Amino acid sequence: MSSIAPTPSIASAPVPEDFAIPRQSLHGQVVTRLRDMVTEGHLAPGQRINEVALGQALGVSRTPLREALKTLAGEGLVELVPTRGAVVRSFSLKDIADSMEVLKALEQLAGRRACVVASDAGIAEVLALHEQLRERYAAGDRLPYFKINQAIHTAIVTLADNPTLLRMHEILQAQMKRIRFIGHEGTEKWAAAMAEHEEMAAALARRDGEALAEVIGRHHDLGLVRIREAY
Amino acid sequence: MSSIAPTPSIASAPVPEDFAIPRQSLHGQVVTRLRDMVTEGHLAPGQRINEVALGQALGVSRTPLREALKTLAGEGLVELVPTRGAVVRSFSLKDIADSMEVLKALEQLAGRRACVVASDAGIAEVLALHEQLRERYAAGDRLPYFKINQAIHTAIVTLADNPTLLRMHEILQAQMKRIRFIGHEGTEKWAAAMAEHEEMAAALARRDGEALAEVIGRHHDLGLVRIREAY
DNA sequence: GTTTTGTGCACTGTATGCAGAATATCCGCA
DNA sequence: TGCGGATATTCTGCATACAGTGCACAAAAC
Repeated sequence: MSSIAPTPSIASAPVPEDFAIPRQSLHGQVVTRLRDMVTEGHLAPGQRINEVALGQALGVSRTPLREALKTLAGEGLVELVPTRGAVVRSFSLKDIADSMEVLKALEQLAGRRACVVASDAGIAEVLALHEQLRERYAAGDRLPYFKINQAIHTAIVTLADNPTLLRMHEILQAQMKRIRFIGHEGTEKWAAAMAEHEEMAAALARRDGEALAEVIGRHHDLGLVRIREAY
Repeated sequence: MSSIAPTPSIASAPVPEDFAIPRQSLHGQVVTRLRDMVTEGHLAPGQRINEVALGQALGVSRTPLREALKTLAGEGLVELVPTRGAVVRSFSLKDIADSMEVLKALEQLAGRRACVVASDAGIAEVLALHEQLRERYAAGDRLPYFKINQAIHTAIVTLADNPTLLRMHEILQAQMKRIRFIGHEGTEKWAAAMAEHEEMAAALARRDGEALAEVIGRHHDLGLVRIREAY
């Protein structure tokens, strides 16, 4: 939502890079760390979170940890049970389907908007990412493919130049990330997914919003099917 | 997301009403209270929040207050500036347009889904609300109209039976509520808005998802125009 | 043997204390 | 009178302390 403080360059000459030393609050660091721990499965769904223990593990007192848990609860990664603390959220199949449906709608909106408002340079960046994706696919590197895949989807949403949309997309993608980590292995549907990405890249390149939205929709529908199988 | 604990009736005879005394955590109470204070304008946009002062005003120590602020930041109602605390978020016209665009997409999705999955009883409830809306409109009661209006939109999203969708809608609606509180007064467009609600009710009654989505889209577009004028 | 009641422990929720950063104040000086 | 810098104050961020709740285990009663 809010970018880093604008840092009005003291010297008149514009600063080439952002040299601000990243003084992120402890709270913020804990949030990102915990989010990773959840999405990467280091915290099992349904597991109760012991604040003292986890705090010690992170080398942090309970206060910033608790604040971080409130943030994660807002993102739907943990649930807050009164007088019983935080529990890692476990997603039912319906939860997943529901989130996917929203994710799909948001990305379709993003795709349409991106085709209208994106700069040529911005589109070029996404196409460059797509090129990397193709290479990873050819090489059969699943994990890098997975990461670039996510990056492309995020990049498209970023092109839409709508911070609210981006934020909601981030939240949902974080929820789904945990699931896809399970569901993305060994399936012949990989080829189909890659083909859809080709279509997406082509549609974006010619700024065909409707076509892009259509492919994105199909892509997510397939993704859901794949998850259903893995469940 | 999670409902109240089911309270398995201790006595074998089913308890007629829910007698559970509402022991919401202080944190939760502060969240709702603060949210109201923001949306009702008791906290001005851009205003820095003094934790001790606000804590005293609410009769609460800093700890639960700070936790509540983290939650509200996640909902985009306040912004957290490192080492400077929380400031009430101020929305630019673009922010509003962006959020409205997402809100529109979400409600259109909800409308389509509602026409498929909603029960007849659920639809009847929305139509009953619509009846109240019509009465308030006829009587010229703007504030009640405004509240029922919001309730109807929420109800339609609820019909879609998608908690994720509902949650995101809630967040965006809370953001917009603050704005509409300003923008909803004295305009001849009221009649047009009411007419659109008539269309919405009709489309929902006959479960015509596409028509419903179309009207909802128009409705929000008009809403944005109205806000633009008031700005 | 089963159910109930009591007690202890573990953990969350809230308040308070302390250190460091940011801002405001004041004084000297041009 | 205006400006710059040192100092004082205020406020956030984090840690810790305390109180209350829920749960588990055990003992007792039926």
